[in-house]
Amino acid sequence: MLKNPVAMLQLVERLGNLIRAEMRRVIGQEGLQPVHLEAMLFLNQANRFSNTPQSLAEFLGVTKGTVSQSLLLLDRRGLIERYQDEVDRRVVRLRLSQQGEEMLEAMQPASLWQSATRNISANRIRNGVSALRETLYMLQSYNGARTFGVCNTCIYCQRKSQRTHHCALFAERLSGPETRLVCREHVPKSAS
Amino acid sequence: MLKNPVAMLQLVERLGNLIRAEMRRVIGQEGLQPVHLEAMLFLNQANRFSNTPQSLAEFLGVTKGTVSQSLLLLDRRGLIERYQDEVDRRVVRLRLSQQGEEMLEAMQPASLWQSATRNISANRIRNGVSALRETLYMLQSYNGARTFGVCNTCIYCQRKSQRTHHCALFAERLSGPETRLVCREHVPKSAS
DNA sequence: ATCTAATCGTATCGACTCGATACTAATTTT
DNA sequence: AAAATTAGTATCGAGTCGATACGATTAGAT
Repeated sequence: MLKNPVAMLQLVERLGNLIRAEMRRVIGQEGLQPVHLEAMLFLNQANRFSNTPQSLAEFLGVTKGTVSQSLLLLDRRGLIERYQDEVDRRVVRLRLSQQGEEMLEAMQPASLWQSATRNISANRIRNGVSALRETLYMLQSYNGARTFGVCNTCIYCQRKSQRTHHCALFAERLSGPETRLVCREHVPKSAS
Repeated sequence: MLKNPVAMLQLVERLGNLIRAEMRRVIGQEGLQPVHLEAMLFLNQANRFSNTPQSLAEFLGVTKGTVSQSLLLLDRRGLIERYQDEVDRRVVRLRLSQQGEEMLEAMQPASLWQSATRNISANRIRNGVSALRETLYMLQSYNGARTFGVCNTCIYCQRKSQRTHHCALFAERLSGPETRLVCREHVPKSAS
């Protein structure tokens, strides 16, 4: 019985296309492309170890040269800010500008999706999420691609006390809010 | 609790990006783009009411002008064939060429996905598929977009006898294999 | 300590997507 | 018969994207 996995693939493909078309519709009015919205959504969630062009390129699955062009455009529009890293002066750090944050806030890119899923039972969705998540992790590990998971679901994230956490990989303290951001070095707890 | 739907959206987005990146990797060696593979996959499944440029444009969520360009390229490479409709001479019919079919066969674009889902329980996948399908139908109806479902899941598809079916919309006979193809006029039985 | 290798980012080129607009040809409506 | 609609194509400009080449900075090796 390998019919259902193929059905799932086709559904994800089709949904991905629709989301992309919807993105194009929403963000096209600003003269941007879907990839720009995806970049901004990433920067809105990336932690301080992951807010670089290289990291964004890996997330989007494109080359660093390509991402460099997209960042140039976002910079010209004043939607992001670029600044040099203090210790390693090769790396450029990225963040959304005030204007970029406001645009993202005003756009509500998930609103259509929220409506579409309103009448589906919570249990059905939970099951779907778990199947999708498992597939994603497997796909990524086959690929050698990064997980880009939330910090507090990572094997390196250690709780020190009520409020303080510690990253065993970077050997640095983490604040509570920081542990809810996305990290490029993330390794899921369930996987090896 | 509207956290899970957002999680599902992000998973679908990310999986969609990975599939797209994988497509680019696989088909880039032929000098093609992801959209070309998607077009070929569609043509491989579209029934005789749905194998036109207009229909493909609606499926892909792009304009007919855009799709016209992609078809030009696929034609130049000898991967598809275009021929005029007999009765309405404005419409162009599309089909994969021999060479196009062989390429699609050789490429096995779903193989990585098959591996990734191998160890997920059938039940989990079935639940995921149903949640995704429901979301897809809702999204499409909000959009006014077409469903592009398989013929035999459509309200217009009537079983006449053991082997013959009938489409109540086009008022034509359907062969058994035809009822397993994708149709642009599809209306899911469950929806209104 | 210096010399080499690896890494991070940018710039440029060519093929292609994509929406917008304008156009032709065939069909439907009036 | 004329007007409106529909299917498809052509062209233009902005942008993606991979490939390649390049400069700057850091890490590694001897």
